[in-house]
This record gives sequence, C-alpha cells and structure tokens, in this order.
Amino acid sequence: MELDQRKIVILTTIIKNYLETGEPVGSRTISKYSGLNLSSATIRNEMSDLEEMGFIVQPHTSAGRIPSDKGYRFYVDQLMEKHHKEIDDVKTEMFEKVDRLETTLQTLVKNLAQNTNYAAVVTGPSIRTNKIKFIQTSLVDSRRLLLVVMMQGNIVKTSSVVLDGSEELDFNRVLSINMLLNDELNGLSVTEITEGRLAQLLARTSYKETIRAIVNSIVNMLDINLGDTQIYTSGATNIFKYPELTEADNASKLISAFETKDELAQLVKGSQEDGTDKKPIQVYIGEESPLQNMADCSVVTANYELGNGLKGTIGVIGPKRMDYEKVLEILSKLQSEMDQAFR
Amino acid sequence: MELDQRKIVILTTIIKNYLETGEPVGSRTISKYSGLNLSSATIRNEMSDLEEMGFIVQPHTSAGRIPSDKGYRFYVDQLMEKHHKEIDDVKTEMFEKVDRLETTLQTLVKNLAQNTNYAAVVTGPSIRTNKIKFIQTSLVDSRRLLLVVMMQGNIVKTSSVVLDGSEELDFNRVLSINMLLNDELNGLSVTEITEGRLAQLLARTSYKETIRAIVNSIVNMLDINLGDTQIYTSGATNIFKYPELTEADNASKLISAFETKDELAQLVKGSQEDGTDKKPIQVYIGEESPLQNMADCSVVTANYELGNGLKGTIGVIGPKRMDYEKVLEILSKLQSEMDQAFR
DNA sequence: GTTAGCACTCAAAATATTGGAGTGCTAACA
DNA sequence: TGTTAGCACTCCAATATTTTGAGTGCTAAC
Repeated sequence: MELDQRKIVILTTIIKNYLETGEPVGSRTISKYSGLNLSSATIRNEMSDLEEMGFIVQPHTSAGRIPSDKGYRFYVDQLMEKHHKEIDDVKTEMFEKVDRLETTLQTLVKNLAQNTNYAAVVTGPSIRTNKIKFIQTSLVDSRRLLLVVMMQGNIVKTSSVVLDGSEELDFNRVLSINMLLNDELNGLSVTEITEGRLAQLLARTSYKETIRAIVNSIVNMLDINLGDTQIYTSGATNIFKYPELTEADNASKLISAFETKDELAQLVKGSQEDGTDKKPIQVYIGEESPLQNMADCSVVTANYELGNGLKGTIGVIGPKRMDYEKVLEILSKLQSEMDQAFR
Repeated sequence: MELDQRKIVILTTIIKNYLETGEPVGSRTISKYSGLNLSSATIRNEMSDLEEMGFIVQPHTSAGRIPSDKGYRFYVDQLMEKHHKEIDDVKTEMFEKVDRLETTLQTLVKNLAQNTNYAAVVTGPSIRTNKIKFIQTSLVDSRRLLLVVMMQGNIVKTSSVVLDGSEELDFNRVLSINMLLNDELNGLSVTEITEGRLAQLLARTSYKETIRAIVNSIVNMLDINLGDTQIYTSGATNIFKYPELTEADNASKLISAFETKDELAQLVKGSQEDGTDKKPIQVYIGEESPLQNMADCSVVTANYELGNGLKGTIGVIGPKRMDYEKVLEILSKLQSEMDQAFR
C-alpha cells in the first residue's frame, strides 16, 4: 500500500489534533477539520489503511486512533525537513552578559523549561577534556592551601589542600609554586596529567610533597568529584502537567531521575555518540529513548559546541505529544547562539 | 473532663498504631493491643471522650479514629520530655573528614533523607552575617580578574570581575591590591562593608576603579546572587512513599517547592526566629506549619550553631504520621555533632 | 470511489449491591 | 459504679450492573 497525499494529510491531522488534545481522534473529527471534504466513512477507510501500515493505533476497539511511535517519527522527520529550509536569526538576549559558563547554563536551563513547559536538562562540557587555563594556590593557614583552578569557559573550581606539614611554606614559596604549576599544567586537560608530567614537575621543585598533594587534588576535583560532567536541570515538575506521564508511579520515577541526575547523564551521553555532524538535533520518541524510565516520553537533544571546542548537550523531556515544532525551533536557535557566545 | 492515665494509654496506642499503618484505628484493635484488658465497648466509651476532648477524630461516622493535630501535639510533647532526659553520645562518622562546609552539608542532607525516608533540607549559615576570612584576586587576562573569597567555615565563593581597562594592572599591582583588600576587609561580614569602609579603602589606593569594581563584586556575590542563604535538599521523591501526600496535586506542589527552594527558605527562616534557646528542635504539625503547601505534612527542624558562631537549620519534612521518635533522635544527634565539628 | 445507514463494540460514567468494620446505646452484671 | 455483651445502625469501599455515547466495520446504493 502506498502513502499517498491524502493519507498524509489525514495522518498529519490526526497527529496535530492528538498533540493538542491528548485524546484519541475519531473519524468524524477528521472529516470536519482536515479540510478534505470527505465523509467520516471515507476517512474510516483511510484510517483503517493507516492503521494497517502501522502509523496509528487504536487504544481499544471502539476508540479513536492515536499516533504510534512510527507515526510520530514520520511527523517529526517531515518537520525536520521543513525546518532545515527555514533560517531563524532571531536573537534572544540570554547571552548578552556572558561571564561564567556555569551561571549561563543555569539560567539557560531555567528559561528553557519555562518556555517549553517541559522538563529541561543542560550539560556543561566534559571537564575531563576541558583545558586548564589558570591555577592559583594561596596559603589559608599554616596547614591548608586554597586551590583555585579556572578552566576554559571560565569554569572555576576550588578545593582545599591539607598539608602534612613536613614542608614549611611561606608567601614567597607559594608564589613560586604557583608559577611552576601554571607553567607546567596550563593548557592541559585532566586526562593529560600523566605520571610522566608529574615526575617532570617534581623534578623542578624541592616542595615535592606539597606539589604532589596539589596535583592530586586537582585531578580529584576534576575527575571524580564532579562525575565528569556537570548536569543542570529545571522544570522537572512540569511533567505533572501531562496526565499520561503522571499515571501509576511514572511520575515518581521521572522526578527521581531528575533528582539524582545519574540517568540523565546516560541519556545525554548517548545522544553525543549518536550524533553525526549532520544531525545536531535528535528526537527520541518513546521506546527509542535510551532509558526505560522514559519510554513514555519523548526526548529532544541538541549538541552544542562552543567556539573553543567545548561540547555539551541541551535536552528537553516531555510527553510523546510534545510540541515538536516549537521545541525544535527553540533548541536550534539556542544551539546556534551558544556556538557563538563563548568564542 | 480529665485526661487520666488510662485515657493517655489509649490515646498513645491509637497514635502509635496509626503511625504504623496509616489506617483509622477501631476500638477492637485497641482492646487487643493496649495491654489494658478492657473490652472494645469500654474502649469505645473512652474514645468517645477523647474525641470530645479533641485529641482524635473520625474521618466518617462508621470509621475508626485517627489522631487530630492536637493529638499529635500531645504525643510529640510527651516524646520531647522523655527525649530530654536521654543522653545519646553515639557518634556518626559523617564528620571525620570535614573540609569544606558546603560539601559537608551536601552529604549531610543526603544521608538524612536516606536514613529517615522523608524529605530533608539543610541550610548553610547566612552568608550575610558570615565573616570574610581570606580574599584573593588574580589576573586572568588583561581585562579580567578572578575573585576568590573564603568565608568562615571554609565556604569558597568565586566570581570574575571585568575591568573597564582605564587602570592598567600587572602582577605586582594585583599583589598589593590583594594585601590591601585582606587588610581592610578580613573579619568583616557583608553587612559591615559600608560606604564608609569603602571610602577608607579607596583612600589607601590609586586603583580606585578596580577596587570599587572588586568590592562591588564581593557584595553582589554574597548579598544578591545567593539569595542570602544556601539551601540544600534531598529525598524530595520520598514523599511518593506516603499516599496521603500524593493525593490530588499535593505531590506536585511539594515537589515544586523543593525544586525552587524559595518557600523552603521561609520555612527555615521562621524556625530560626521562633527558636528560643530552650527549644532548639521544633515540630510543626499540619496547620502549625508556616506554609500552606505543607498543611498535610509535619515538619521537624533543628537549629545548629557551629563553634564559630555560624548558625543554620536542619529540617525533615514528611507525613503527619512520621516516626517522630526516630527523627527527633537523629536530628538532635546531628545537631550536637555539628556544634562541635567546625570549631 | 464515495457515502449513508446500520449493527456492533467497548470504555467510562453512573448507579446499584453487598460486606464488613466500626459506632452508640441499652441492659445486665460484678 | 464501672465494665461488658449484645444489637441495631451507619457508611465507606469494593464489586457488580446498567447506561451512555463515541467510534468502528461492513454493506448496499449512488
């Protein structure tokens, strides 16, 4: 059977209607709103075809039809095509005063959730591949150093280093340690701080224990503590707006996923791997999603790349009947702006 | 009517039973479990009295009784008395490696939620009254300073200061600025950084614009950005474990309160004002709570005070039928440990 | 190819039925 | 006088039943 023009119109009408109402769509409704001037009986015949082809399903015998995952997929693919032809050069004002990546991402994710009415998640760039821009240690008291590391994107991390006291430090010695650290480590990512590097560093100083403690602290801070990537979320409670997600204990699972953030990391990681350069925006519909908890949701993710090579992901999580058009538009707009913001 | 010993036993039995089961308690149950060896009919008479006195209510004519807010209040007050006589010197290991207050509080709140199975909230000390311990600025590039401020409790805040470029800075100049800042501002809280102070500071330097920008940044950072007090939460999803809180759209409101944290701030602030020194732990039952959203919950808060004068609050939010005994025990234990941890 | 008409289906809403836990009251008992 | 057994009564909650209506597929006519 072929998907002719008329079938496409009917399918699209069903989907659009369902996106709005969330209720199964019957033949009479279509006959009134499709603009095709066909009777409900004719529509019924076509719908029966569409069902056979797998684009729509009946929740039960005497109900209207709702889109299947395949149906959504068709609709979204169609949207994506249309979308590529449009050029949107509208500017949001979000990036006017870009200072630190962290705060920027925080406001970004908040706005995203508010604008879409779905749950939003944004990840910062992977710290492990992000490069050190600047290191500073200072003596807080005789036994403790404050360590401040600034990464690309002006991400600042701090920790304190407790010394065992075998090496006496004073102001000038800390100064020279700072110079040494910056000299050796600037421009490196954590993954590049190898044993060899450390040895090279130690060879140039007599404060071996202190340096060792500091480097250790840096690696810990960037490697383990942060679980690699920082994840910002917002609008988790928006899912309460969509009854189909609140049924049973779905809500509980979803909200809990947002509270712990562990699973979200996977979600986002997956999308970065899938992403060939041609498809910077991805749509996962229902079962397509990498997480079981999200099988009743749709997930739209966009990878962004800052000018300096840092990569991250923006994502929206909502019901299958999400307003794909709007979400795609917003995400692609944000994506292109992010690309330019941090050059 | 008088609340004699027998009535107390019956009331207590009703409450304990209801705490466990969450179901209304009938006269037969009591006659079996109170240990009083009275028939259900006798119990019925007493229950009828207790209801008249306002300690218990009937959800509907032919149901068992459940404790009223007044009933809970009686029970909790009784507990509190008993509690004061006990001395618990059990040590948790949470505070072994206390480094920075922020991370400590984060793990604290997480443990609290996991141990109690309720939602937990912990606030750090008010930054506005917290004192500056150490200031460090460093030149990131020609136009930008990285500002690091360490407060009491080793809370570290950073921000970057963008300079207008009218004053050329170099390494040595930044050094002298640092010394000046530390000299003038250490030991002060934000509230103490007045116009007069600033004037005094400016009089001692020729880099007036830079200093002005830095001080501005410090005040902003500590005053506005953080909304005064930092709030850590955990276990919000635990409320899904208690059906009576999940009914209607209560869950939505509660979770949302936890996501935005605004309301929680009030909750906690209220408890700090109420708190005379004699009652460091407070229990709000149902309507007693300062927030309408929490009218179906009970809230238990404990104020802690670190050795150095910093104050904060630990709180647990759960259903009215929460295990008060356990919660009181845990909170008071934490409270006393906190008091000693950061001396 | 399209459509009106009709019998059929089935979920959801409305309504009825039942069971049982709980009560209050009264009268008898220790 | 306090306690208790017994009984009629209440009413929620669970279950069963009926009703309703939106929707379908099929057939026959246009």
